[in-house]
Amino acid sequence: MPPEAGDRRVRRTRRLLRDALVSLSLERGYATVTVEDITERADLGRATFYKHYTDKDDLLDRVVTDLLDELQDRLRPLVQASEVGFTGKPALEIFRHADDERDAYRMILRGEGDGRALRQFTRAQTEATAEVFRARAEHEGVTPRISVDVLARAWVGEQLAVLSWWLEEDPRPMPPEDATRMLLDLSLRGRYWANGFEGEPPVPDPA
Amino acid sequence: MPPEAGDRRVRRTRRLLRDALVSLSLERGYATVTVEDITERADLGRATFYKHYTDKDDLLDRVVTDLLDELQDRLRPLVQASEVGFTGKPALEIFRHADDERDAYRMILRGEGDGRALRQFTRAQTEATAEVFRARAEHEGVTPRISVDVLARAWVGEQLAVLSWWLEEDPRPMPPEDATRMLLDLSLRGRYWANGFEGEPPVPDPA
DNA sequence: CCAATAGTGGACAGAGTGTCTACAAACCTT
DNA sequence: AAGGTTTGTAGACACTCTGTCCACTATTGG
Repeated sequence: MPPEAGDRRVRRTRRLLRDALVSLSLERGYATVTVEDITERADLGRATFYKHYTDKDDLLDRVVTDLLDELQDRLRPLVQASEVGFTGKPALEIFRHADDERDAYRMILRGEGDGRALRQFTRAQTEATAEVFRARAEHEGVTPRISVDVLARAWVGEQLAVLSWWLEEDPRPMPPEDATRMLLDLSLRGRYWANGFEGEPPVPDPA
Repeated sequence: MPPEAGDRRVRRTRRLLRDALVSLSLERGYATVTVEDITERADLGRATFYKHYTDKDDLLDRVVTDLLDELQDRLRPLVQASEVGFTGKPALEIFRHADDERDAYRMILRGEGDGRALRQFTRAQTEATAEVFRARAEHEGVTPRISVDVLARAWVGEQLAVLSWWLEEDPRPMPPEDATRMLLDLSLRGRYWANGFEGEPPVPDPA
């Protein structure tokens, strides 16, 4: 019987435990953080932890799930519109969300928790992206030259690589708008252009 | 005083411990694997483990370091040549290496070990890639439109996303040559083209 | 062959886990 | 503002895993 979330104490306790896990994971690495470390930083009794979560992994899972829910809420209205063109609005919203929840994103993107959190995040974004690609292809009557699932994976991989660079750099190298613009130009037009070359890229045959 | 590697027993023991860690991590996740699990699967005494490695993390680190050394040896001759054009030969060699060391790559790319292994791998590849990009730009007299470090990060992120898809898919969806060709076309020409659109991509202003 | 080195099983203290209990404190309702 | 309900707390418990040490055996390379 996990405590009710309406209670002020419950909200406070969960927030404290969440923040303690995130900050400690960034400082020392998730694996070396003990439940007692978490409750000590949160200034709570160790027994309290177990009233809310079964273990450390459970807490991490809920941090990620909550973050993903929040992100989906912010993305929902934009995704509808972007099925028409390559607006970049969803990408920008991810950068803004990451800016608001910097430490949680850093913890996840670093792969803390044996990559479970990162896989959960990547899977959700990849599935949503593939859906957008599919809808756009049908709407515009074009046929993707590469499997939409692979396209989505590659795009999410590229996006998260740049996002993680942007979050770990200190100080923040540029506002989210600029980071997104850079990423989109690179991604849409390709590496050949971004490296400074012009004209048609070569057709590599690496065999 | 770690044992000498020339001894046949030492080689055998290390190989067994390495394989046990990799297979167990894939089955149950790195965090839940104990040193005793490892030695049991390797059919060795637990004390033997500590004669070779200080702890589980140490073993993981050495697995990654050895793999990276092996990869660098295979990449060295190709990288010189590819400073001239976008040949894709280094990318292909990575896919071939991953094909040979499938399980180790899967363990690393999943982020086992709180992402330490993956970060180590990513950092090495990103630095090497940035160097190639820089050399190519100078050799060809072009100026990259985007910071070479960001370019390298994005490219490695894209590459590892596709590689991880290719390794986790069962059965293997295509030979390494085809996977590399697909990845290179996508990466060099960009997402707009890969999604089936033609002509100039839009210039997104996501502000 | 044999000196040196690697592997073994068992014992050890210490740290962390997850559970439980009985009690104190804070909450929401009315 | 009182009161029944829920949450937070400290401490104790058995358990697992860690990392170290020892004396002993087995294998190796020279």
